[in-house]
Amino acid sequence: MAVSKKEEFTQEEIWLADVAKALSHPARIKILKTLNKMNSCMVGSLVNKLPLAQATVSQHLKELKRVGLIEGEIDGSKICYCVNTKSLAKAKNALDKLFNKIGCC
Amino acid sequence: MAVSKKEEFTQEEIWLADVAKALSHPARIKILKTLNKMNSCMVGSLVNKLPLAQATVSQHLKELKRVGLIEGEIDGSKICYCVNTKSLAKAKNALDKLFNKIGCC
DNA sequence: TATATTTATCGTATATTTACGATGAACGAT
DNA sequence: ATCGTTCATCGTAAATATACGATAAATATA
Repeated sequence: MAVSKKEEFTQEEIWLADVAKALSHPARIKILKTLNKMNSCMVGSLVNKLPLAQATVSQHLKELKRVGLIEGEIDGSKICYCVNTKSLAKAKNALDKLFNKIGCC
Repeated sequence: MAVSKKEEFTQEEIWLADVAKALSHPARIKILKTLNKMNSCMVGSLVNKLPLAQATVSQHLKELKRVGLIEGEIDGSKICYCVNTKSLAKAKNALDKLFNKIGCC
């Protein structure tokens, strides 16, 4: 890619695409689902549930954090991740709006 | 990436991630919005509305077609693209389901 | 038939993503 | 203080994505 053209779109389009990108890997979908289901939200527990190395899981968590879909809270030597309900709602609304807008042929 | 680990997840997770991937570029978001708004759905018209070369737009259309979000119908020497309402609804429902499932911290 | 129009595909350059081992930093326990 | 645990980050390799010019294929038009 010679140069990115992403600046040429609206902020809304860029942001929505960015959220979609955060959701665009099955590991990250599974992380979101797992975070909600588990009692523990430690990274180690997530690693146990995923077919990926710890470093890779950490990288996926970073991507989800980047767009604000999750947050990590330090708890001693561990870190407890959880879904950011507010960001999640914002993303859901924006996607709903998009889907409603492009409804029909 | 030494080797892809995507097979290690559920079909639902893989499919949902794939749909998200199709939405993960502002050009593709804009294409979906534009397709719905325009009288014409020709590729040429889309190219005029986007800051991208024809070849690039064609590539983005291919990605949207890959996951079934749009369809192209041949009309003489032109091709008319439109949103696939059914796929769109399926994607919307799956995303809603995901967002509801992962609701809270 | 020759020419223009329309769109997909090829070839290619560069950027980004994905994955992992190794290492480092911060904390808790001994 | 030393050692184990927990997690992020670095370095790196390979795969994918993005972008474009050039070209091909198919149709429309002169």
